[in-house]
Amino acid sequence: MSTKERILAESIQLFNEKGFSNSTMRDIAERVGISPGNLAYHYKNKDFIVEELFMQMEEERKSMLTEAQLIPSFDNINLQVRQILDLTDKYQFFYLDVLDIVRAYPNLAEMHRNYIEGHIQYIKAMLDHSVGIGNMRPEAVKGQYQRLAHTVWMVIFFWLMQEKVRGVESTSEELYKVLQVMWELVLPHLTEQGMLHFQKMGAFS
Amino acid sequence: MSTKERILAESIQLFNEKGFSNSTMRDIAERVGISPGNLAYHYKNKDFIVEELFMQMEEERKSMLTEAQLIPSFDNINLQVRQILDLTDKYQFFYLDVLDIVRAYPNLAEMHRNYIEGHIQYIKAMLDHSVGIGNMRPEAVKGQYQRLAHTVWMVIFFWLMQEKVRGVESTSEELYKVLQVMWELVLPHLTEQGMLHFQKMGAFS
DNA sequence: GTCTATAGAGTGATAGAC
DNA sequence: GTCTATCACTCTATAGAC
Repeated sequence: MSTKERILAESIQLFNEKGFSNSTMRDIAERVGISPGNLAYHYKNKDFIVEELFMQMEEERKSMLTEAQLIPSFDNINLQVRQILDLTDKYQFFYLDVLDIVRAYPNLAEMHRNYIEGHIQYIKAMLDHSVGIGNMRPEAVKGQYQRLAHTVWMVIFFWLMQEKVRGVESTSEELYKVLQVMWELVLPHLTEQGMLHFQKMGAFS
Repeated sequence: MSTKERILAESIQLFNEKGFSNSTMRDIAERVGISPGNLAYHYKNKDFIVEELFMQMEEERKSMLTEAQLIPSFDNINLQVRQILDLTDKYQFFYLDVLDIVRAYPNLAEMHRNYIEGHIQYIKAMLDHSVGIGNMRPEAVKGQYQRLAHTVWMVIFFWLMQEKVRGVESTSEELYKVLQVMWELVLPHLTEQGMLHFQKMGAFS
């Protein structure tokens, strides 16, 4: 494992534990076991580190989504959300300190926005597809499912943060809970056929 | 207006604009137009400032809730949520930098948790009351309305943050949108009688 | 690539004059 | 109450030896 890789790996851990803004270059260097001068040789700023980590996260996300992309069955939706949740768990600080990061790095902010809008549109596309194959009712009010997609995204995106804020331990039961919350947002809009498919899935087992 | 009051008022503005952690005692002093030494005379730390601001927000919240508390008609619910949203607007930094604050001040974190759980239970009580008077259906799954209350709280609590993260301007239309999103979470669970009441209200006018 | 050493900027905190 | 002055600390960034 190269020094650069070690720096990235330890930075993730440190940021997740202490928070992004609370972590200094000194902290990182100490954690990796190298001198601050050496760290600066590899990454001049935290800017460069966080930028590279963001790219890395994006790559992982892309590779997981393309795998399962085109078959939005209920099982598949569950799988994909779990994968997203795994990502939020690995790169916690991007979700917890999102505002700090966006405020400090405008260029990262732009990319991050695309990332987010991509997520929302992806959820919207799954809802539309569910309508198309008769699992969901057509929306009753214009824009309703766009807002529903937005809400679903919010719940997933801010789940980790609300746990921290409320002082709840991040257990596997809590992971189960966000899936349940998410499904309960969608369930009221399913058709009978959709409900049958959903029940067949065995839900959150 | 006493110096102490001016410090508190300007601190709110500064924290809202620059973020809580990005604001130093020097910044506050400059903004108020006094020397750092003088500021320290009134408030030794940011700790004392933020603590006093939290109390102040709590007072405002209590006084607004007791007014409308006991008649959870749909109109009234709308009114109360608007009031809460006004509060999130005035004390933005408490909602935007919540994690920073909670991480830095454990004793504030404890109070904040009570504040949050109070909110969620309040929403839950309104849902239960709606079931009681026949406006909402009884929950289909155990714990469903507790989770619904939780989701409603999340949407309101994190609405400001998701706007900032997505780079959306906080316009009055956006305020309208969170109300609509909130109602659309509840609408699918209304009885016919509940729907009639809801429609009579004229929704988000 | 890796280290030590240090310059330079910012911050918190406090002493002491008015 | 309010100010100026200053100390002590921490952080970033960089120069230069190995």
